[in-house]
This record gives sequence, C-alpha cells and structure tokens, in this order.
Amino acid sequence: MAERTLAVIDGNSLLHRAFHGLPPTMTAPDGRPTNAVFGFVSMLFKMVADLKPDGVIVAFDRGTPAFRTEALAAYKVHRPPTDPDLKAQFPMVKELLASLAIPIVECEGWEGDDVLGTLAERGAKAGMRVLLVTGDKDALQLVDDLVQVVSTRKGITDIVVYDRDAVIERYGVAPGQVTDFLGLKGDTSDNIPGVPGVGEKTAAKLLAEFGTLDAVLEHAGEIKGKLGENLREHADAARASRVVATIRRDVPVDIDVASVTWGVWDEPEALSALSALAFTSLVPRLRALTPSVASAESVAEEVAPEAEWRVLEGPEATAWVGRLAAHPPDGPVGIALGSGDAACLFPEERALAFAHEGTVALVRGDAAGTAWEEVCASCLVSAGDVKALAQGFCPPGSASGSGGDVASTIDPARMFDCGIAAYLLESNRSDFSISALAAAYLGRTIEPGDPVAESSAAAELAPVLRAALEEWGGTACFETIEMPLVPVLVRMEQLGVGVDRAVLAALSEETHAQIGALVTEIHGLAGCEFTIDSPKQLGEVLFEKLGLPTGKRTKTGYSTDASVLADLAPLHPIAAKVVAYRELTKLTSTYIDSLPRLVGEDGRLHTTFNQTVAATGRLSSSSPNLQNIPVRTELGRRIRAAFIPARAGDLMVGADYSQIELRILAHLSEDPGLVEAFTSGADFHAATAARIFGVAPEAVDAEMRRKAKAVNFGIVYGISSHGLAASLDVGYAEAQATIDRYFAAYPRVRAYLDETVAEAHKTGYAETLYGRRRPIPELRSSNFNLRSFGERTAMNHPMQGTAADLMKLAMIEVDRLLRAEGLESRMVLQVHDELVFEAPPAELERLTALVREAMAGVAELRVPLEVSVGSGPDWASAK
DNA sequence: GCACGCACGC
DNA sequence: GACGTACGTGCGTGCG
Repeated sequence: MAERTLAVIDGNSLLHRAFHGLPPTMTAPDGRPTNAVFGFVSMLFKMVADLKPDGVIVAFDRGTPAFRTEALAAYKVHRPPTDPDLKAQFPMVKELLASLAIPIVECEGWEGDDVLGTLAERGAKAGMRVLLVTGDKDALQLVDDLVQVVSTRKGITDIVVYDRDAVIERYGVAPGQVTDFLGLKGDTSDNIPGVPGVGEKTAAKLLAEFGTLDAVLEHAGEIKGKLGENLREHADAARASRVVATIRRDVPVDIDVASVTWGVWDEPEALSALSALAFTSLVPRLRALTPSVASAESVAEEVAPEAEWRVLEGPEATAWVGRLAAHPPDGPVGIALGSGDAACLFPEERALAFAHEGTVALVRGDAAGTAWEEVCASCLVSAGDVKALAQGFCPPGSASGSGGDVASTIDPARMFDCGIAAYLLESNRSDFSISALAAAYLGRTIEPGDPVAESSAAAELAPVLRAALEEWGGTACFETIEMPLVPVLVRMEQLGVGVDRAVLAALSEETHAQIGALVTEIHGLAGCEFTIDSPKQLGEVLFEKLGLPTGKRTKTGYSTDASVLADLAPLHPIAAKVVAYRELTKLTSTYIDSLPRLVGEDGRLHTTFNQTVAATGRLSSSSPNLQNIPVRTELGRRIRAAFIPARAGDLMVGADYSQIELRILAHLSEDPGLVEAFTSGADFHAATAARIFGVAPEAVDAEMRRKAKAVNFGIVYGISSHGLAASLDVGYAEAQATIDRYFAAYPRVRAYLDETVAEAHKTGYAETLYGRRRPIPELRSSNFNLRSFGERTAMNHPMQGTAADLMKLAMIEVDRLLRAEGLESRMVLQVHDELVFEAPPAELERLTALVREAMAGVAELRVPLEVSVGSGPDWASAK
C-alpha cells in the first residue's frame, strides 16, 4: 500500500494571502466580509484536488515564542495590526473547518510555523509523506525526503510543490541551509534584519562557498569590500536572525497525526456551513473532493446514471469513463472539454469522460494517450481549447511524455475548438473560457470548475458557435486557417527549441559584474544610494537631487523612460549610465537569468503559442515568450545566439517575409507607385523617400530615407500625426506635412484607407483578405481619441491581419511539405513574419527551396512576396 | 495580488 | 481636445 500523505496548512499564512488576494466585496448574507474565508477554502479544495492528501490539519498562531523576541527584540514589531475585516474571519474559518471535520492545531505561545515543524517531524517519523501548505518561505527548512512545502503563488489557484531539488533550484541552497540563508538575507516582512546588502543571490553564493552561516562569518575577514565589512559588522544580527528564522519541532501539541483523515465530515453539516456563508460555488467542488472513487462516479452519474464506470490514470490525468446506456437523440452534437475541470460527452461513442485540470482527458484504453487517439479517431470532438487538451496527454518537455505523436491525433476537420470559434467572432474579447462563452452565447451562468455545468454548457456551445460563424462569415478562416494550424502549433510546442545554457551562464556572469559596476557608478554620480530600478526613486534623484530639467510626466510622477534619458544625456553623465543599466538589467532578468529556469526535462524551451489573444489574428507566445528575444543590440544578439539546434551539427534556419504588410497594402490599394516600389527591386524605403520628397532615387540621403522609413512604419501600425511627430522627433506641422507628401505620392493608398475607414464605420468591423473580421466598437464612440483609435485600427487590421493569415497558411503548408517529403528538418518558432527551423546541413538546400516556395507562394498578390532565408549554427547567425 | 512604469519583439 | 504609432509578454517596484 502506498504511504499516507498528510497535509498541514499554515492557517494564518493562507488566510492572509486569501484576504489580500480577493476583493473585499464578498460578504455573507448577514453582511460580514467573507473574502478570506472563501479564498482559504477555495485554496484548500484546490490543494486537496491536486495533491490528494489522506489527511488534512490546519495550524494557527497563538502568540510568539519567547526565544524569538529574546533573540531579536524587533521581531515582527513593524507588522501592522491585523485588519479588523480579516480578524473577524478567523472564527468563521475555524467554524467551517470544524464542519469539515478538519482538526485545528494551535498552541499557546507558539507560531503556526512551529506547529508545522512539529507535525512534519511526527508525520515523517510515522512514515508519512507530509505536505506543508504555506506562503511562508521559512518552512522550506523543513523539507526532506518525506516532507515537501506547498506554496501558493500568483492568485489562489496556482500552487507549487517544493521538494529538496526544487528548493535548491529556486533558492540555490539546500533545505538544511535555509535558516542560515534567512539569517544572512533577513526578512523584511517579519522585521528580521539579516545582513545589509545581502539578498537572495548573495546569501546563496556565500553559502555555496562556505557551507554555513558560521563559516561565512568566520571567513568574513577574507571577504573584500562593502560585503565583507557588512558581514563583520552585522555578524550578531545575522546570528540573531537565524535564531528567529529557525522553526522548532517540539511544540507540545496533542494530536495523533496517523489518525487524521480527510473527508469524514457529516455531509448535511458541511453543506449547511457552506450555504450559511453563501458559498454555493464550493458545494459541487466539495462533492467532487469526497474521497473514494464512488464519489467521483457520483458526479458523473448525475450526467449518466446508467453508465458503467471505471477509473483510469494518465500521465497527468485521472479520468472516469463509462458508456452511456442512452443519450438524448436530439442532444448536442460533439463536445466539450473546458480548460478547467470538465466532464465530456462523446455522443457518437456514447462515452463520457470526467476530466481534471484541462490537462486531462478520457480514457478507454490502458494508456491515456492511446485512449485519446481512439477518441480522436472515432469521435467528433469539440473542446474549449483543443491544443491545451491534446498537450495534456503529453506535456511538452516532460521526460516521461512519450505519448507518441499527439499532434497527429488532431484532425482539424473532426474537431471544433470553441475558443477559436469565438475568437473569430470577437477577436477583441479577452476571456474565451467555457464559462465566459456560456454567459455570452447561451445566456447562462455556470460555475467555472463545476464539471457537470461546464460540460453541458460547452456541449451546447459548439452548434451555436458554428451557426454564428457561418452567419458572420468566419467559417472559411475557421476551417482553412485556424483549425488546421492547431496540430502544427502542437508539433512546434512539443518539439521546443534548443538553448545553450552554458552560453547564458557565461553571459550572466558577465552582465552581473557589469551591473554591479554600473550601480556603483550611478550611486557615485548621484551622491547617494538608491534603487535604480524604481522609477520613483530615480526620478527623485534626477530631478530633485541633481536638479535636471524634467521632461514629460507619468500618471504618478516624473517619467524616466528612454526618450527622457536621451534628452538628459548631454546634461549629465548619469543618464547614459542609467540607460546602460536598464538595458543590462532588462536583458539579464528577462532572458539571461530567466530562460534557463524554463528549460524542460528534455533540455529544450517549450513556448505556448496563443491562438486567441492578439486581436489582429497574430499569434502570441508565452511561458516563455519567444517572440521577443532581443535582436537589436549587441548583447541582444548574443542572447539570440544561445538558441541552437537540438542536434550537434545541425543548422538554425530563419525565413523572413520582407515588408509583408506594405506589400499587402500595395495589393489592397492597387496604388501604382507602391506596386512599382516593390516590383522595381530598389531599396524600398529609399524608393518611398524619392517619391515623398520628389527627388531622383540616387538623390535620396540618409535623413530622407530615415523619414520615409518612419512613415512606412507609421502606415503599417496605424498612423497618427502625433505619433509620427514623436517618432521623427519633429513638430506636429512637419509630421503632418510628411504624411501629406506621402499620400500625395501614393494617392490610391489614401483613397483605399479612406474607403476602409468609411466601410468600417458602416459595418462596425474591419476585415482581412481572408475574411478575418475584427469588430471595432470604438468607431461608434463620441470620444475623439477613442474614435481615432478605432479608425487607425480599421486601417491597420487589413494589413497586419492579412499578414497573419498568410503566415498561418504558409505554416500549415510548410508543415505539410516537411512531412510529405520526409525531411528531418523541423519548424520550431514563428515570430510574426519569420519562421525558424532546425535542419541537418544535408537538407539545407531542399529546406530553403521548400520554405521559400511555400511562404512566397502562399498567395498571388499584385506584388511578389519576398522571403529571405539565412542559416547558421545559432539563431543569431540564421539571418 | 495588482497597478504602474518600463522595455523587449514585430 | 489630445493616445505623444499597432500588437503582444514580462520584469521590478510599491502598495495593499
């Protein structure tokens, strides 16, 4: 039998998080605030659903042990008094816990942490796996082979489990070093001082070198500079901080951890406690959490009372599957997996699955992946997010995820993605969850996370959305672009892209040293130490202390952005230093130090391409965003050079559309001058300059070309004279004059844009060459700014949106050809107008020809589509 | 947790 | 009169 798992929750920590994380508007029927209680219980349920403990205990603070205040008089003194609205919720949560038969453990004179430490020790001694649920990092010192810390992050729904390796990975120290670590770095929220100037990084570095706090302090004499000085001077504070941060494991609590069991509540009592606080949405979640398979079945049986059930486990999934003895003959067609928990109907197969966490699915074979393949082969599937669902069977980057070729299980013709359909109907919508779509298209409020409600709502959405698409003219985009793109994106996400961690590690060393030097220089120039990262503090230094002239202002104070700093550069050397500091810290924190943390078990980076985010039809990329990898600066290019092929000796190949938006404009407007500029083979910006300024092409100087380039840029992104004035750094009148000249040079462009805006005013939307429509409600605004914004959107959408259409179609074709021709080359990234591949050198020629043909040949426009292809050992050299 | 300022890409 | 150019994602600060 598997070992028992005990979860011990730090009640104070979670209640505080819930209180601050949820709006204070939530109240019980009698008006008492309940946001913290709700958040707490919601987190509790989430934790139980994810981690399935056999027993749950909640610990609370009851004072502070004397040894802490004796060691450090300041301990917690700055902590503000608990908000009365939160205080009032402690008894409520305790009552609710009682109704759920969850034991509460507290001990006069002890903090919750110490109770956690004590119970962890007792549980582990009894051979149990212990999960300590807390937002407090102190608890990481308790982690060992049997004890893990569960921490909440970003909202109340996201949790992360720290085992020994995770602690080391996150903080760079072993659990046994955590108290030494805290002693060095301190903890501002508890008023633990630590050593000044020592943060997470420095503390970890010191401990990596010396092992323990005592050893660090012993060798403080050998450490140079301010750091050594601080260590020597604040050695006592560090030791006292360590005492305070040390969690005790000998609190005299009276509880038998082995007998604690989750799920032994009295159901009527538990339900009435939830309803008393008006927590109706938690009722189905509680039901779903009742232990034993029988209760999970009970949920499913609400949908299919006559089914026979069995339980199957997948890599990240548990699903309950059965066959429906009968389903309504006129019931919904297709169906229904949300991105959250959901139950799903497959009418053709007369099967029903109960999915958990969106990463899951259904099952009829022994392996989930096989079952998914079977389902895909035999059913019409409709889901809230097909790509996320399919990926659930084989999480990208997981070493274990050998679920075969997930992408090929997706037959676009047999699948209906509700999120994508709704995106084509209203690309300006931000929430494409099943619950949001149910509200919008079915007029129904459903509880997100309630599987029965989600599944039936999603089931009904498919036909409704299909009809709406037909009506709106979106069927073609749906069937020929978006759905066929899904398996292509799955393939790319699964494969990921190679990254050379050694290159990034070396860059990190380098940039951290440079940043350190810049900090010293900037503080020296400022004559004081301050947080350069804080625009507020930086503004005070620049404009008050140093008395530099203020530029523009932001909502909250002085602006210190790049253009302001550029203006200050001739006046004071600090400006250039801050610019350099910004570039270094930006690139270091966003890329150099972050990307290595996101590398999967397979050693590669797996982004998620979002297909329903950008209103123009473009893709977006997140976790990590691989569409904004630097390229502009030298350091940026060195980061790009860390992107390499999976296999040594292979090449990175980049294929870019050149000026695709303006070529589309030439096609749509049929302006002869613009068409000529693209067919003549001349430098495009220079040709524009020649026309704008009425000079011969060879008379165009750099300044003229720069202006022409800025106008072209403005055209692509929806020009306003203000915007152009800003980007050219000239007055409003000159900018307007430049625009006028542009339109005089390309009269059909003006006519086309005017017609487009007029048409958009009439219809309320703008449209691409392939019928991708973007609703623009701003056009009906009485606010000038909003309306102008709408008009620029109307002008921009056909260009940017058609470019997105073409790129997506090209991707589908490239993917098809690569597989049809049996090439080993793989498409790994898309960056709006660029595709990135990795290829064996022997295939370079074929690949280049194939990609060029597919991209350039994707449509016959009035001007040729030009594609430039480059290759090299890394992405930076694939130009 | 969230708003804000800032900065990276196309 | 006034977004000092579109579309995104993500970092750090400061506040609660």
